[in-house]
Amino acid sequence: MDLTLTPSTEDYLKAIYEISQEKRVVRIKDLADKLKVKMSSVANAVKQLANKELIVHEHYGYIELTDKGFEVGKSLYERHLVLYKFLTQILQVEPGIASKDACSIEHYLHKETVERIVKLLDFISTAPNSTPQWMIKFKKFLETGVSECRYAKTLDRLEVGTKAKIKSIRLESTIKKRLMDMGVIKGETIKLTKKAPLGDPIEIEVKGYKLSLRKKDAKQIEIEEV
Amino acid sequence: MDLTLTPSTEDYLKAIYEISQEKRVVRIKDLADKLKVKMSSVANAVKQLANKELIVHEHYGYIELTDKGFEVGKSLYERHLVLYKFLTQILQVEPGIASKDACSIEHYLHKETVERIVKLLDFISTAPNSTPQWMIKFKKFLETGVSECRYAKTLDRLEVGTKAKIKSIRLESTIKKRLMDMGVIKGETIKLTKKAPLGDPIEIEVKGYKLSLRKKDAKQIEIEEV
DNA sequence: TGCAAATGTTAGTTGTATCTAACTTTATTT
DNA sequence: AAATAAAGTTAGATACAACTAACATTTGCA
Repeated sequence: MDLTLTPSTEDYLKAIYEISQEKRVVRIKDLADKLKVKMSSVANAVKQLANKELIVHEHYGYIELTDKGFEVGKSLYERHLVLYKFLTQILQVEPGIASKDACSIEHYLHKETVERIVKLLDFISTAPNSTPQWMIKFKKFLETGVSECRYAKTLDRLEVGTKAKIKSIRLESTIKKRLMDMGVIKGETIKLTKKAPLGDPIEIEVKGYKLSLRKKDAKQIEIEEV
Repeated sequence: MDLTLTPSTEDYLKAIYEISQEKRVVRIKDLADKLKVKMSSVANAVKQLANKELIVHEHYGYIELTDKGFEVGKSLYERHLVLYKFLTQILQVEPGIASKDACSIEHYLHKETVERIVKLLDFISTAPNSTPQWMIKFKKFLETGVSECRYAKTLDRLEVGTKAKIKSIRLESTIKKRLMDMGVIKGETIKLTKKAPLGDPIEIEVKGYKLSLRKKDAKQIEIEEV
């Protein structure tokens, strides 16, 4: 019996588990409302889950979890909770967004990754003082610390004699090909060797070669100082 | 012009950006290899991106990013990097898994969530001592701290006179309905008031009512001490 | 230069998950 | 008890993103 579930069927099973914990019975309509889909879509999914023997569903009747279904549904629900807690408690994401994000990503994360998150949550809750110092600092940092969206520095603004690493190149293909043949590639380290009076052209050194560039082209090369 | 991209087309655009930074030209074959799909699938996606004017592609020719395409592609790539760094540097996930997980979840996270992650990374890199104390502790915790997968405690093992919160219920529907009508629902607080000699039956109090339960049924009710 | 290999295109198929619309069964109301 | 409303089912349509297979073009080598 193949118990593999698609993201969509996982959603249905998780929802069945949740409703079964809140209401006396689970109906197609409840699922349609909860998942914001039409009843016919639910009917389809329910058939699949029944084929996998995770639920039992009789015509025009209620939906019930089998033992296996209960177990799987519960673990799906718990995985969701872990992600939700992580997003809200650690990353300080708003509940509404956290809930949506948890829903979308829960299907895709490896078991190992979720394990790490569980451990991080554990680590924080078992810290000597309930909220660890760093988290308090992080919260403050969130309020004040503008995550500097620094200007991307471009090659034309590099100073003569200094080195930098290439971060990205945005040039018309003929020029780009020529440069790439000389070794001007993402990650490569280059040195600005000379600048003409008005900064045009400039001369750079890469892999021992020296080559000359127009300022307008140099402007299209993003760098990162080293 | 609708610039909305599906997860799949986002992948293609990101890959085009990446290849354009590594190779002199971008071809259908390169994309097929990188994304592990057939060339015909790439052809399809390329047509869509061209329709949105994010790339230019001439018959049997190379693929080139437009200005807009470069910008979007680059930001997709950077988002991926942020997630990858987060997974490896903070959660200590293995590179291989981190890379796959980043690929899968990057399409689904809200801008705000990614922003938080950027800030957390920033916060850590700007900490006075390069690796903050708590991260060192967390790494140790990962090695030793067994994230106790404690036995789920069930109602039958609660002590007389103590209270607990209901965490989950797994019972045949007729009994479950009866209990739920009395207020035995997930999240509700209950008190164990009496236990017969061999622990069967037990009596609990919920919302003022007292009710009696078989041990075998109580065993199916998971609780959480309060 | 010419032919084979590599690369690219197109048309049509499959699988998944949604939908609409018509219909059936069950529940509720008068 | 009949009429109406609510819930559930089924068949067929649509959209997406992959696929296969047959065909077209370009490249590279003998």
